[in-house]
Amino acid sequence: MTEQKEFLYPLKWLSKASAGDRVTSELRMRIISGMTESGSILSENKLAADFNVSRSPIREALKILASEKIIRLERMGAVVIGLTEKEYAEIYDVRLLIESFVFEQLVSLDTKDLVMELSKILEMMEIAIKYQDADEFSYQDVLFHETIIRAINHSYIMMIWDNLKPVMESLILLSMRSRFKEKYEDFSRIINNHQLYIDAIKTKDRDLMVKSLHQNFDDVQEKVEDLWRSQLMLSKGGEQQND
Amino acid sequence: MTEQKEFLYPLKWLSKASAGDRVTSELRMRIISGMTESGSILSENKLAADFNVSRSPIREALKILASEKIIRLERMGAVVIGLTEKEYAEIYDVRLLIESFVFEQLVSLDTKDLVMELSKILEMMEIAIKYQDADEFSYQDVLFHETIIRAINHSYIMMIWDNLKPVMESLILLSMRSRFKEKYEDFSRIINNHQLYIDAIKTKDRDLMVKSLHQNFDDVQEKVEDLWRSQLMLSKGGEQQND
DNA sequence: ATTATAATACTTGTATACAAGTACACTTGA
DNA sequence: TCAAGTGTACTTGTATACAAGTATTATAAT
Repeated sequence: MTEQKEFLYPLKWLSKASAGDRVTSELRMRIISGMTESGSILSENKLAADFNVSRSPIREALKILASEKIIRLERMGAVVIGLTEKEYAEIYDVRLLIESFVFEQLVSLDTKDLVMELSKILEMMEIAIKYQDADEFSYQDVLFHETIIRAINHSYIMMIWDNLKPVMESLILLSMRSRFKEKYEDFSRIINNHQLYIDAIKTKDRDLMVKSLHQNFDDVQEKVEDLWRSQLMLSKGGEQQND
Repeated sequence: MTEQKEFLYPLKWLSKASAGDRVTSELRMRIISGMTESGSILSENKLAADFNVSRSPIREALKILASEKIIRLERMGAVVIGLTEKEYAEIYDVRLLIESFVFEQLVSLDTKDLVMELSKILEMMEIAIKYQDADEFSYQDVLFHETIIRAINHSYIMMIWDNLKPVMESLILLSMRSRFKEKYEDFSRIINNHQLYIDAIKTKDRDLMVKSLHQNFDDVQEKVEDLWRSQLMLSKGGEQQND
């Protein structure tokens, strides 16, 4: 009986969240990090016991995760799908698809306010780097992209983002946490890429946008394996592991 | 107290469905048809009473409809959004976005089996026309597009389709039902457009694909207003209305 | 040993109960 | 007349109970 006391998802982001939301976020992190292995079968009752809640919030969580395609609901139990290389490539596709679409729309809009907002977020990201706050950095990073997408006020593009965002958020969180430990020097490049993105929006330069978009995505998805292992090292702070 | 005895969603499609699914489908139809007006507020308890089920399936339905952006969950009650011209245009955008993407992928795949499958579906559609079965025609029409999308085996494009499909299905159902009554001659053109689409896939002709795609969408979205009114006329079979 | 049948331990979907929170109307006091 | 508080009737989220269905295992018969 391994008692689960540690949580991967930032607890402070869940202050006003329901039990259902908490379970959803935490379960998603465990699946995406690889802590909960692909192929394993989740039982509503077991999860309810693990998380010390009733089946209601668990059912809610499973429905959401199924719509995000990281689990698959079957007659008996939910099968964990997780993210393989194929899914990473697919997420890349969809991000490129929607952000390109958004950019095309932005070209015919006044982007002054947006650029201002993005600059603010970028400065927040720099502060987060300065204080080595990976979670805050991730939050601002996700917010950066969401702000761009939200700018075109398109509810069905937003629908796509709503489904993609939680997975992106988890990926970025895990990726950034390990980088703060291992590849701190990455961040100046990440900041620079985001600045390029802002410039592309400001000057409405399509080529620059596509270039910075690709670089942005690569920054998150370049190192996608062993996220759970690196997460483990992170939380144990280099302790020896006895098993 | 208007007792609700009539259902817009085809009951035979719900034979093995749960109460939650039934409520979801029927509520969606009522919203999209305009029978349940935009701006009105849905109460879980009222809906539970209306549909003679408990709150559990109602909650499930509201969550799904919110993810489809046709209602908005607030602190108290769910606000009906429905589909205005803006949303129609947005759905058009997203369909174009994903189906274009799918076509690009298909170009580098063997589409022989797919073309065969689509031809079969097209023949089914012709039979449905012959016997004036609007619901069966709609079913095959949705299946036609889903089959194309499914062919590239892309789980995150599928995720988008999963969210869009129910709304499309409702729109097509309502649109086709009124056409079978009013504009029967439309169907030869619709069949022709679908045949063009198949040809585009067979010959991998991008221009032809975009052309037939646009025509296909226009066929559904050209006449989008007063769906509920025409639905009413359909069900009353031309009776006089006293109220 | 193999197959058929029955018991079991699960599963899902639904109903219902309840706690905590929120909007709104209705007093009550000035 | 208006402001402040109070009560009522909602709301949501969660827990729990139960019916019906399904896989698995054990038991019995051949």
